[in-house]
Amino acid sequence: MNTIGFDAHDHTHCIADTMQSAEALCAEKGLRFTPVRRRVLELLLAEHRAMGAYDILEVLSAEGLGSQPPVAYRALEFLVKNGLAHRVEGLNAYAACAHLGTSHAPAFLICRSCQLVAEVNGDELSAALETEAAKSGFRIERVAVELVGQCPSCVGKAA
Amino acid sequence: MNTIGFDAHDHTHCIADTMQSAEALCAEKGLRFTPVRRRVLELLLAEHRAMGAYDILEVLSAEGLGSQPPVAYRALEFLVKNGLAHRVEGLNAYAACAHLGTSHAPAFLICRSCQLVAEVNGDELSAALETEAAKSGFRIERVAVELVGQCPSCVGKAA
DNA sequence: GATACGGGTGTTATGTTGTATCCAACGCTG
DNA sequence: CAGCGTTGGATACAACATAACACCCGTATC
Repeated sequence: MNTIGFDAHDHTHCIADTMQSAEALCAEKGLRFTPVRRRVLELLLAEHRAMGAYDILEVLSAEGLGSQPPVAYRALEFLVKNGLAHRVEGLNAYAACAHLGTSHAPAFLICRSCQLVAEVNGDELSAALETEAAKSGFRIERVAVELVGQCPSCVGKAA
Repeated sequence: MNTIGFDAHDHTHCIADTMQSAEALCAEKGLRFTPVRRRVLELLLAEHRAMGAYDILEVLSAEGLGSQPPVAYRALEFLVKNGLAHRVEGLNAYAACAHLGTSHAPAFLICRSCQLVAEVNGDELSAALETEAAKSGFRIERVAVELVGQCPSCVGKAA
């Protein structure tokens, strides 16, 4: 497991780079990276945390990009389906993908204090699970690993 | 990982035994195993699948045990808090615990065809995650591992 | 250029899941 | 039996999600 996400980093680049990758990825797959979809991904990238559909909708609405729930949900569905974002089950919320393009089984470290969400590589983990599950005849299609706790910075601050 | 839950078994005993263990466990801890709580656990045990709070409420209501959401949620909260049941995040639903009494980090195999939920032991897995997370300074408090796919029986039936 | 098709979006309405709050009933303990 | 803590009942509401249908716009086709 390869933990990134809790370190300081150049966030402006982080957003710009990912947006560019997303752009390329959509072009390559013939997907339509429309304004709403683009904006939603930007929003998710801007925070390194999970946002609820209605948080996103609020921003979209303020920017005149749509005011009803389906607008947000459709954009999120598109992003998730195409690997640009993930749904965090435990929060009923969504986070931008941190490993664009690479096929991956993400695992999430979720800070309950600051809501920061770090995506770590869960490939090995998933492979192990896959092997085990296969023994019982279960066919895995989707893996969700979500760890709730406190991030390094919040461990320091609070008791 | 120790996979149980997809095998045929004597379901009547399975329910009775677990109820008895639950009874003992509550007595030991000085918890009040009230009619509503008892009935909800029975319901969860009767199915080896996850039930939504409102599914449960429907039954409770029909049986005169309460008709409003808080009734179901309070009982579920009690069961979850005391390790008698688990919440399945990916389904917004609840399942009876299959390893009563043992401290454990459960992992769930969820069949998307028949909604069967098998609880497997995820202790090793969680220990590994714990170790890894500790390296990055993240302090894990709760682990959710949920695998969606098809159970052996449904793999056979459907394409 | 007219026409049909398909994906994306706007909008209304509704469904599902989960909480806050306040008060009544119960059971224990002093 | 008075006081207190836990449980349960009821109302109201908040948060999350989808169904269904109309419309627009670009592309393909004739």
